[in-house]
Amino acid sequence: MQARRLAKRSSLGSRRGNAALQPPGPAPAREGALPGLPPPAPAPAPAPAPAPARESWRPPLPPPRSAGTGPPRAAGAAAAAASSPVLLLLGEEDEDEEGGSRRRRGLGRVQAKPRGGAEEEDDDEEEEDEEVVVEVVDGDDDDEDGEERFVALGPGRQLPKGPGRGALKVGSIKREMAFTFQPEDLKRDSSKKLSHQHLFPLAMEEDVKTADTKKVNRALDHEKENTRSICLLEQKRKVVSSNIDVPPARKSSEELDMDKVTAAMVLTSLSTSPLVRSPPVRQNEGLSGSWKEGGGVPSSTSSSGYWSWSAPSDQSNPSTPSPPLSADSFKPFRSPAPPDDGIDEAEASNLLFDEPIPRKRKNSMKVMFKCLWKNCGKVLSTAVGIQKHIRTIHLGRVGESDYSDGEEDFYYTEIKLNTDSVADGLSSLAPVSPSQSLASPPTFPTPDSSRTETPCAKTETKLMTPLSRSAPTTLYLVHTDHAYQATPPVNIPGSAKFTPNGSSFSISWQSPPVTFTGIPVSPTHSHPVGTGEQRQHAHTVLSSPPRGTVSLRKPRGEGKKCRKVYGMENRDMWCTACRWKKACQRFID
DNA sequence: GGTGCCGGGCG
DNA sequence: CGCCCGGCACC
Repeated sequence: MQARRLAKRSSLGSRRGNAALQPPGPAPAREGALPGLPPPAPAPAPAPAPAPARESWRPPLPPPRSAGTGPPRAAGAAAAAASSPVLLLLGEEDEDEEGGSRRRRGLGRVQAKPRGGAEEEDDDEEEEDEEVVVEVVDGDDDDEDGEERFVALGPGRQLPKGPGRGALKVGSIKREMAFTFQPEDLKRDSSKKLSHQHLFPLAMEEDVKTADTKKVNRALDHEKENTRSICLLEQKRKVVSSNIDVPPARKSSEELDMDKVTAAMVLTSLSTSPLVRSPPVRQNEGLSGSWKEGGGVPSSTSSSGYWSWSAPSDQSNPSTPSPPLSADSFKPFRSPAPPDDGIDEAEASNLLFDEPIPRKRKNSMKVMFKCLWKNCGKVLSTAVGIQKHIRTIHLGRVGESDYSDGEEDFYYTEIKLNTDSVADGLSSLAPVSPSQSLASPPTFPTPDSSRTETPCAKTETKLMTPLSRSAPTTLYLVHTDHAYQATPPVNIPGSAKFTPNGSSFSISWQSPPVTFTGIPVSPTHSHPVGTGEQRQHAHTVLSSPPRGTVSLRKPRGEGKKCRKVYGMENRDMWCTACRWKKACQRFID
């Protein structure tokens, strides 16, 4: 008991001190940070939120970095984060907790031991993920370069970063990225193994993984998938046709998938060299027939993501991939402009080729995952990352990197940011991206509804300086009066449970709303979920009166409760409310 | 008896 | 305000 309590306290404890503003986070490290001393030892435990980054929060606003001389490490990180808007969001989180500590670890690891190839552990993946983000955003090259140059620094990776990045501007960076990026990767990868995969950075890997996990889900929800993919396609099309700039590094799972595909294609093209382009076109043409027929489609759609890898082979071998999955996915895409399609597609592919990998798509949306844990506002770019974060830091599951029962899903939500807008936001908070502004009215009528959620998140992100980020999600999501714990309404407990890697879920339906205001949303139902809660709410209200004027007592949830789910042994894993014998906040009924 | 949660107490 | 628990209502 006591031990537990103590532990708990220690983990939560910082609260007391910081409670007031408390951005977030896994307290322990923070506490250490506050006094100016990093915690003596990160401790074997899960806890460690890398203090350094955290510090960045303390100062209300780190000056937008002066490229100048290298700031002290921590400051460096902070500065870096602050420097570019995008960075702020991404970098922050990345660097903040996981990014910071983990990354370092990761690096160390890398150096120390040769890495396994494509098959990496979650850990690695995450690291990579995060790295990816950073890289993409700010032109990690500097980073890495710095790393390499300053080998001695090791953990201090940040150092070089700060200044270097600062100098760069987002726009330019991205472009540069294209160039620098590759070599870098190669460098890095060379140590491990050289492969295309690595050419398409981490994102790919990650994606693949996620994809894998998703696969399972997908199998179950083809239909959803299809619709989704359609949306995607449309989106994609939009982008392509309008010649808009690159989408953000992190997108919805769907988009990611797209990227995957693209990446695959790119790979092929790369390996094949210059002629590359022709094949895809042909393929399209040749396949078009089959598509029209509605038969198997070598789609680069989200669903295809898994077998996307087979795509290359397809190109060389006309044989069509047969997966029944997203057969129609492409249809919508093509139907609008049949004749142009071939070209269109080809172009698209070309565009995609360049964009996705080298410089992640910068344009529009970036999908972030926000930790909803009470005081933790952490935002990560990857579902995996966030999950891991939650798992390790909040749920206290260490080492079981792979083991996820889906619980993490409850603790994070997905938010979409418009990279550009974010950037704008920093420089001048005012302007919001045109399309988005419509979608996101300042009023949050229904805090919980999934649909609203995304826009809200977005708006918030935009409006609020990254510094305030801790709040946003929590603001409306947690919303519950006492909010013993931040409980993301996002996921349906039930469904989430079933999803090994729940990430994909929330994403899928959230994203659509953002992008297309008009479209109802992807098939993956937001309804049961988002509305569900509200309805229930109403429900309860309605039902309660008849029930009895007696007590306002909650109807007593039927759903699983932490106790049931985790059992007494794992009381630590209970939601706080449960621990306190309050109404369970995790499995709301 | 087990469980979910309210009300209230302690620091 | 965070944390905890007595105790009640429900199952």
